[in-house]
Amino acid sequence: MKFEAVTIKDIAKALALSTSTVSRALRDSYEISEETKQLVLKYAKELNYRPNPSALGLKEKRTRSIGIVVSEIANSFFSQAINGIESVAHNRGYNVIIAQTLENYEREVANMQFLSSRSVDGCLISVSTETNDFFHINDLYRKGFPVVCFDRVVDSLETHKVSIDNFLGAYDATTHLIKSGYKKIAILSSIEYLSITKERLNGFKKALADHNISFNEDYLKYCAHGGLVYEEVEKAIDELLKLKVKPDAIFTSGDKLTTNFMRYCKTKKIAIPDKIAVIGFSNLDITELLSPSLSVVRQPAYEMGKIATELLLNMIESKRPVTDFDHIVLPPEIIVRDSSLRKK
Amino acid sequence: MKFEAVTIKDIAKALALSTSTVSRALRDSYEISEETKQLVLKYAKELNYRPNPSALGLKEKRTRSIGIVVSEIANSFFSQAINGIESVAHNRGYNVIIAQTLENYEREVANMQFLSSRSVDGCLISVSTETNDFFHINDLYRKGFPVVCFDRVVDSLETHKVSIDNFLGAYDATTHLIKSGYKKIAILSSIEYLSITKERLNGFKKALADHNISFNEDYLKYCAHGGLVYEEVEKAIDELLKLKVKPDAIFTSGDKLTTNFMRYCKTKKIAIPDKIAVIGFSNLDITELLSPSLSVVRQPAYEMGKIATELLLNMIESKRPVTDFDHIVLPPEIIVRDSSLRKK
DNA sequence: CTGAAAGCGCTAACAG
DNA sequence: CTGTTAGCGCTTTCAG
Repeated sequence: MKFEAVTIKDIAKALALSTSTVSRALRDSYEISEETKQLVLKYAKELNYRPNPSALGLKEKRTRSIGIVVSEIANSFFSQAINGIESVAHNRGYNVIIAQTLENYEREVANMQFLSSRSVDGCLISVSTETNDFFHINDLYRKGFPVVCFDRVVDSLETHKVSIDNFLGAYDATTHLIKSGYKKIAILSSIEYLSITKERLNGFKKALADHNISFNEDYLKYCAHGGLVYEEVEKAIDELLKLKVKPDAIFTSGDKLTTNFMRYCKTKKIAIPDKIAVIGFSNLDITELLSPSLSVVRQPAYEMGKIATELLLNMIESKRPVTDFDHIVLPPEIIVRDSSLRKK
Repeated sequence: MKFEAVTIKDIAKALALSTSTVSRALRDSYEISEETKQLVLKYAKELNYRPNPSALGLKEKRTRSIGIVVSEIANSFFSQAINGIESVAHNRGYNVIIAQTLENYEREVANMQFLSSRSVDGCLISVSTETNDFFHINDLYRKGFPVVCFDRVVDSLETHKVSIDNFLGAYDATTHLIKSGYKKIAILSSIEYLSITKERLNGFKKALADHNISFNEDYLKYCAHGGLVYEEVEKAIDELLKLKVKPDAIFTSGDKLTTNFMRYCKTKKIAIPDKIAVIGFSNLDITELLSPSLSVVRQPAYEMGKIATELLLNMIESKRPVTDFDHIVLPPEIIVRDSSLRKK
């Protein structure tokens, strides 16, 4: 099928003007008479003229679009963040292209390659769990391709970053469990080398230490795919519950880890919080409707998306190379519900 | 910031060839010697050359990207559908641009305008609840812009459509409630003129009729924003529960209607299914974890996305105008859980 | 105030 | 087998 849209040429021909005059009239240039301007503007509006983005992109060496690389949009945290990103981007005249990695390293590299090769003017990224080599990002970035990290931040990258205080979120969540009377607290983590995994683990450990509870290595479980795959969560919890001294509470340090933990308990009929209490990271907006209602650490996802986009667009539109980088750290929110009730 | 990517010209200069030779070598043209081809290919790979999409788009009058217009990606049905769409699109070398309407008519029109003005080669759309004038779609479509409808299908549009059997889904869900012993069954609907609203309402009515239950107009409530706004659901249920003869069960005919109904009952401490039983449309993958576990009508979202994309790409790539249109209707899946348990 | 012409990166006649 | 050239739609000097 072919779809012929209106071009400047069409307008020029119809109005017996040159294309350059039309172009100038459309961008309200001072060199064009008011009369001609009105004529062109009116006609363009009638035909519903829109400049061809490909032509503009070719000419201006920019596409006025930005890319987002996330693990999966079906994750509530990311879909909320994307809403924030879109709101800012559209306000500033940018289009948004979303790419998913599904936690797969090769897909992430391919997506970045594709996006950077002039499809977009810059990129927001939350790296996949599989990613522990950041060459594909660093390399592009060094060559001048603007990148802003959010959520899962890459330490080795010198650019703007937006994240939450993962240490604090984990610290507060763990402290809450301790204050509710739990002492044998396990932690279910995403993959080991991810920055947020480490930060959350450190917050967890610090909370234990501050309350004179020693950290038990057996109570720490990693999931390579960040809980995206149910089986990895199942295996981890199975192991925890086979221990001689079983944990009486757990802190799940990621969205999918949390929901899959809930699924596990439902399937195996494990009572929460009687058998095991839980608080975990989650941005689902129906956690209060779960059985039992779920205590969560919630991230300001929409806000993060907005801020990250502001930073990215500023970088893209900056005349000179940016050398001063922000690392914005937002506070998480702890919402206590039934799943981490005071121990009887 | 500027990001200079490799062009054909760079390769040509470095290898002392003409740009056309390089171009041909890259596309493996038969007119180029094996030797030159290898040389070019090797060098291009080294520099990680990628053709400039803007230039290609300008030249070929196609962008190799497609648009998706949905109400919101944070809706599990849509994020699953988008996954299906992306899987097919990427396989066939297309990029995907997502636009959200947030159930707003103006945003839908603006999005379609933007996408059609040469940003994308075609578009998948599930119309917003506010949309009851389809001129913006019909007009573009008549001008040769390929559009495929999915989920919320536009009857007046002569093109490919992919939906589920909404009548059947509602019929089966309602029948299930009846067979569980409920007789005073209400229905919570999205906005009135939406095709899926009508189909689901018809299925609902037919199920009642087939079991000799008369349809009670008081038991039918519409929500203008499809349940996106909690307050509209709250108002509707408030009214239902103020009736002299209160319903003992309800069929919620949309994703957000279902979850917001659950939220209502949780907030007002209304026991499900004792006080009121419920089955509703939902594609959330944690409905089994809700309290009580939720009976749902589930749509094959991923599948729908895939099929719709196949149809769209076929249309885009078709040499001659497409005149024969498919309306693919997929079966919904009914999953019975505790929220619609047999009445005691 | 307006027009002609060049060029962004790429492909495809058309020439050699 | 390879190079030259024109043109996709647009902006922007440079000339009038």
